[in-house]
Amino acid sequence: MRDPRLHCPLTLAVKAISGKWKLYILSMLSDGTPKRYGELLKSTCENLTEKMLTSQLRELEKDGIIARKVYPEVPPRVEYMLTESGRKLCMIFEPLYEWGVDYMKTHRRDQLPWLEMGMKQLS
Amino acid sequence: MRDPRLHCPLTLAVKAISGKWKLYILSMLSDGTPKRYGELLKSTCENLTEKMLTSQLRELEKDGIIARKVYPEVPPRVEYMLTESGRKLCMIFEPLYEWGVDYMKTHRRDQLPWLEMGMKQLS
DNA sequence: ATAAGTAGGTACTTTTCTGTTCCTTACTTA
DNA sequence: TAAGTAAGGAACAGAAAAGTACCTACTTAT
Repeated sequence: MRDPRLHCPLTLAVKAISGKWKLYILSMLSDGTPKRYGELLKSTCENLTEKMLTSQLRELEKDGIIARKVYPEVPPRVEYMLTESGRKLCMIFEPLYEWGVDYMKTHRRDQLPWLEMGMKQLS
Repeated sequence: MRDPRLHCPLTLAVKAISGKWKLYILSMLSDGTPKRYGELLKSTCENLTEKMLTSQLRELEKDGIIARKVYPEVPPRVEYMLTESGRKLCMIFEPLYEWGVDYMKTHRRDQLPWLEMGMKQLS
């Protein structure tokens, strides 16, 4: 309520991408082509549940990072895509990703970067 | 355990700075001069408790973002400073901060950026 | 003798975040 | 007639993060 960090742009940026599935979602959308709900749900090998996908999408939408487009069809069709803010945010993933690669090299904990496919299309 | 995101450099980077007081700590240390425990504890207007400061410092240290230097004196003196990885990570705060400023302007929710003092010294 | 400063630790509770399971609507196809 | 599909919603359970309150050791100052 009286937390000044709510007014901090840096905190805002970090909070916008903090959420277990947000980086996954953003990496999926970062190639520019809109994605459907079911598409996002199925294209991960992990157990992303419907509830979690929905809640993460809602938060990203509320924060103005992604946009939701509903086609008045049956069966329903909904597409998600990055907003202008979202695109700008994804740009910063590149240096963060590079930091992570460097970090993993120097701390050599394990290999095999993931999310690489989506992220590579940022450059 | 079998979560591939543990191998994702981007996820690693975001997790490293996710923690309620980590950005505050890093912003304090980002000017390059080591800071003492009590100094970190007292220089925020908010209620950062001893327990939280300790746990956040421990995590940052475990992750190799900050280093801890104990002086064998009485009364005890402990200094915290950024590691090489930490300094590199803090560089990326600049574009993130800029994104936040831009975001706040376009979404005009409120003003008054915070943490500005520490962050400005990054550039 | 007592209190204060320094850098914490421990136990417990509360809050927030994630995950599980089942339900809905409206149309289409077998 | 029944099942399938797309995109969810709601209720509840469990895990993780954060907060509260109190405790430690050591030494110097009062």
